[in-house]
Amino acid sequence: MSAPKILDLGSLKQACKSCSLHDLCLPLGVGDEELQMLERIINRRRPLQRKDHLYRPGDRLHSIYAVRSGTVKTYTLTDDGQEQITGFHLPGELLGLDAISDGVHPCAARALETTSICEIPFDRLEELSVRIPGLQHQLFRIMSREIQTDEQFMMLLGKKASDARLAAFLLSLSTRLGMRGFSRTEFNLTMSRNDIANYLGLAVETVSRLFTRFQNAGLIEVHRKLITIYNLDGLQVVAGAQPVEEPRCCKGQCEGDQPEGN
Amino acid sequence: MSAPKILDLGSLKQACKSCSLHDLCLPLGVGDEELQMLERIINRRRPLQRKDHLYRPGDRLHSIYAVRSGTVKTYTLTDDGQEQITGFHLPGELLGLDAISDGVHPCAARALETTSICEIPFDRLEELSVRIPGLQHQLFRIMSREIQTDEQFMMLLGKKASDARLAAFLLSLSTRLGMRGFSRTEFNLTMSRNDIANYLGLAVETVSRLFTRFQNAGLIEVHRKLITIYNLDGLQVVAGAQPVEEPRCCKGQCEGDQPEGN
DNA sequence: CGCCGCGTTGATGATCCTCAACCGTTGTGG
DNA sequence: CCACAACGGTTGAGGATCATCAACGCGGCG
Repeated sequence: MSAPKILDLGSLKQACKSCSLHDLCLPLGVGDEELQMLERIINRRRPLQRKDHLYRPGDRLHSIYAVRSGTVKTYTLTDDGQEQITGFHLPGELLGLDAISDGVHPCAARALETTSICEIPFDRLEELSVRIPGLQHQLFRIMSREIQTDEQFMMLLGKKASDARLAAFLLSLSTRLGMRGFSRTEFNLTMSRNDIANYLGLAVETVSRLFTRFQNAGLIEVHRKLITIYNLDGLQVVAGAQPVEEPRCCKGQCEGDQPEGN
Repeated sequence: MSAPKILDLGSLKQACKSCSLHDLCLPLGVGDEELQMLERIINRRRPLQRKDHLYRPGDRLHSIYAVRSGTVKTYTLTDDGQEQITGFHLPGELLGLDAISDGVHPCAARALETTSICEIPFDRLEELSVRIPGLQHQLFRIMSREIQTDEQFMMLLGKKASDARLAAFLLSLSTRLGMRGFSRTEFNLTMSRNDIANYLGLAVETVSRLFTRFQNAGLIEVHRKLITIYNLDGLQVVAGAQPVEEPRCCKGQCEGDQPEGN
């Protein structure tokens, strides 16, 4: 790679403590001096540009990664070469945990926008977590959390209708962004409609229609990539609903029955 | 519980080494004397009867569990009280890893048949894995594996049609049973059709129809709970197929167009 | 300026869910 | 021992949701 000296080393050594993902990344539950040990094994990488790969399926696991800023999507390729997105990763979230079992990345990871990343060599992380029980515990917790959210997502795909999926997706973004200080009600969709549809197991057209339906129902407003949420509770209702149950917010309301039309 | 002395303590102390799940459970990658340390913290529980709960959502995490024999299903309750099955756990597989992050079980676990279980107190397991790096590594691997299979399952629910889901489900059972010495081609479905449908995000009727379709196509034979797989490769093809693509094995073949009828 | 990618909208159709009836098995009580 | 009910599973008919195909609008970029 032999990157030109784009980053000055001073900023590279900036402490994890001051990192915006301070409370979501690993350090939680780790003491001060231990935090320093952790910092010493963490490398800052040159920022990824949009569409750059962080790793590809089949790459050997060297490190796990934490998103500092930007967005990364992870995806697998199906038997016939189609892409299936397995997750979008926002600042403060870890990537690559699924590679530990085989020592090889089963997914690809790709930046959706300019993205900066912390790299944590896994072998050194393992050594360290033997010496710092709090760190080990934290790693268990993080992996457990991922299993848990995956299970929730299985429920989404298995039981919920299209509108509930999209609503839940927006709420998930809202919550995760809100947790680290961004606005919960106004943010950019860094991924394409195609990516959203792929992730939620829907067709692009369906996602598009749902956005307009949500907008007509007054739940949100969409301007290209910019989402403004007007009614978080309303979205919750849509997200919670089971398929074909009680009438959903935007079933009777915006199915096209409104006299005032478009 | 003060269980009556149904089990003699001798058999309780039977070593993990001789356990049928020897290579799938924790011990892999752990030395002999370390295996003994592990055995000392593991408790054998009285067998669960069908429909007994191992834990319920909201229960505090005391232990994680390994299935020794039998089957356990884990499920969550949706907002409106419906059950969503998150997994079926066969001998040699671990349960409860999703509870580590919050210290509380987000799922319920329930026996589908008479089932014997090993109980591993989690706090002691954590202590031990600080002292036995190989154990820590193994735990990371097991959790990583679960994340990985969850991701695969997301793809199943998001991208695959009903027949591919069921085929993949049967293949998963076949592989997992085969890995520990059971027949890959003939086994009992310990779960009800309802459970299968729930798990795969389908209606019971659909599952039922698919079984007969698979059977008419000569892929399998079904007699109530007993499944016999005649054509593993054929199932692979069905499982790999994307929805609405090239004609699937049992689309033209058994859609009812066969002159010879049933 | 024109092309291209992305997103939106409309029409059509297939998959799969729902509702309903039926059948075989299991278990219970007379 | 049989009758009956309860349950799980199967099969059929109809319909809703959502995918597909197609066309169009819009913004960005060469």
